[in-house]
Amino acid sequence: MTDFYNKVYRIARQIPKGHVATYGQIAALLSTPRAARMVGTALRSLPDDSDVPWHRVISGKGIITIENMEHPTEEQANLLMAEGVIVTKVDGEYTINLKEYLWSPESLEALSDKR
DNA sequence: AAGGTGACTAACA
DNA sequence: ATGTTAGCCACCT
Repeated sequence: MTDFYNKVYRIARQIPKGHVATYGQIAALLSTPRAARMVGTALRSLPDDSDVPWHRVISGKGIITIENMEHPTEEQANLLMAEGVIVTKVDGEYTINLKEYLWSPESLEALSDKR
């Protein structure tokens, strides 16, 4: 478990229920704005029993862009809707209204708080 | 150690 | 506005 992964998980846990964050956003919070791909990679190797809400992390356009066949996009969409997030299926892709549900990292101070 | 890969984005054509 | 190409950074082979 690398330190980078650990940071990603810590931030992902900050996402409140009913909101979502984009990969680029999280990458920016990690001081590596271009490492959006790594964020996805980190979430990919995330164990199932983890408390990290990986389903609240989506692409920058509000589309669930998952490639892991162990966790299909429909499952993620289902989890989000269970939290009150409206997920619209458009052309086989699950889309989320970012203007409504995008999480604003206004509580960055929480990151400094190491648990 | 070097090169390839990817749950991404932004820039071009 | 859609389709492709090219950066990007850390991980994997």
